[in-house]
Amino acid sequence: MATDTQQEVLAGRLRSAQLKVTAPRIAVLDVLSGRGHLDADTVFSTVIEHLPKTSLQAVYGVLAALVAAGLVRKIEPAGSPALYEARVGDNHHHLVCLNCKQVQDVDCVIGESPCLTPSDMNGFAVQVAEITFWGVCSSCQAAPAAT
Amino acid sequence: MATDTQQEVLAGRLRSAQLKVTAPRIAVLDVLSGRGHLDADTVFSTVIEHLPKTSLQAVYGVLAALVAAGLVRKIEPAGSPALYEARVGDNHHHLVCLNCKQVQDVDCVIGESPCLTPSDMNGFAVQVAEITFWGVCSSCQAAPAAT
DNA sequence: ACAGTTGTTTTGATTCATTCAAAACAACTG
DNA sequence: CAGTTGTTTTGAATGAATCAAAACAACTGT
Repeated sequence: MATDTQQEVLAGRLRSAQLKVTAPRIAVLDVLSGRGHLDADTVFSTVIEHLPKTSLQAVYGVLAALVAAGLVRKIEPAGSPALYEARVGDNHHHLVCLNCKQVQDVDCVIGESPCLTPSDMNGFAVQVAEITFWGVCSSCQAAPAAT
Repeated sequence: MATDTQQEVLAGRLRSAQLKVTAPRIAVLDVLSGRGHLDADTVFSTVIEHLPKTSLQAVYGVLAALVAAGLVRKIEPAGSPALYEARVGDNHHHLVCLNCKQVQDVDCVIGESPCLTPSDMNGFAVQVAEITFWGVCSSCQAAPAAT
């Protein structure tokens, strides 16, 4: 939960993005600023703890607005629901655990814009290179097997 | 549609993978060997042209078996249903059109195993690096806008 | 060639994440 | 403070994929 000051910071971010400042938007931004990579449902359950009247559809709407405004990034790892994160603007990549689906951030790997120049791109105007590393996280290496 | 000789080749591939040779499996392998990146539903509609009794669930089952056997690769670009391709074993990457969702293959970009070493991987045992390039394909650059 | 076993396919229903649409409502403008 | 625009609620619907049980077919050894 954010203090009033923190909420005003978040409100400011919304205003700079030309978005109306509403309680659900502050709440969603707040939740995402804290933790790492959350799906819509997790965001929803966290939001309703403090804002019980919020609907799941509102959360979807807010997330879509925040993503469109560039305040939130949406990633969709194969086999998981879409995940949202507040870290934006640095085009970092992701490490996904094949076992527990946990997601970790990784910074850009090779130089600044790695792998941004495929050898033959057939006239494609490439805009983003998205890199997902699949592996087994340290907890899952330690534990026998997961659910 | 494959000739009898081609079907025998596909059957051999199934046998080498310890999979029973069945008509739906041959048909699915055949469809995927021809075209590029197809979703389950497209595979299904193509298969039933020659094998009308095949069910969609059978196609899902066959695709899962082929993927598990390593004969087919499954990719799940954000915003599209899962796509399947017969090109396996070379860990190539994909170029996805933001507009028409068309997918093209791209060969590995930097050396043989590009981007396989994130700077800080926090104990993660990385197994695959999956790279997806997002951009606009040449047809969509030419045309005004798509559906 | 044939019966048995194992694994596949069919049939039918269900789940999950997400989206759509209309009405009620709230934030910002002047 | 009233008006306009955009947001949220409410309720329903969609698409992709999965589950489960029964019917069936492919390979094994004889």
